[in-house]
Amino acid sequence: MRRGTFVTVTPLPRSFCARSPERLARALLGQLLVHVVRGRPRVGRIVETEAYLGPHDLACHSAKGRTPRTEVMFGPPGHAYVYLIYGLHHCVNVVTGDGAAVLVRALEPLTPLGRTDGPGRLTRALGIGLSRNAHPLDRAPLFLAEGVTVSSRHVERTERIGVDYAGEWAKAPLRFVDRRSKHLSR
DNA sequence: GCGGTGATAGAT
DNA sequence: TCTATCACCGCC
Repeated sequence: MRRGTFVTVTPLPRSFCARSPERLARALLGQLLVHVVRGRPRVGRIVETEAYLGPHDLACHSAKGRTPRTEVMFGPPGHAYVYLIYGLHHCVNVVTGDGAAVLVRALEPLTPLGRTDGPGRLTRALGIGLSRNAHPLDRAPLFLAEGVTVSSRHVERTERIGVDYAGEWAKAPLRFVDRRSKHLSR
């Protein structure tokens, strides 16, 4: 929002995340992800997400059981689930509860960032690491903020990326993209 | 296409 | 302790 000469960001309340993972994945398109590093906000507009539905969804980490790693997904909505994948890249998710979460897969940079088209690239660009796991996403240094809702005519649903091991669940249309964006993964 | 990299979970 | 697995990326 523009107010005078300042551009302000309004953190979204955690209650924004208290809905089904599918609905949250859709609702997060157009919202902002902000990470404050050394007093400087790094901001991107969310353009690609994936819903992971819970223990019954074989592509979801919580399908392997409730463990120290997946514990945060069983906690209250609106917290970050961050993990290291392939020993190299971090991925950031928004918890909805009951073992479910939404993976943020791509951003459109609103401050100078490197490439943000891909879950590993965006965490690198924003500086998000394991230390942010379980962080509540309604306050600094890592939070969601109000952006502009994406019209349904610009939203496309596809299969999730990189979950071929999940059998029939690999085919579920749980990836959401803003198809106007030039910052989508792949 | 293929290799790098390390936390995790479950087996031994 | 060991080993298989992995929501990926960058270079060939």
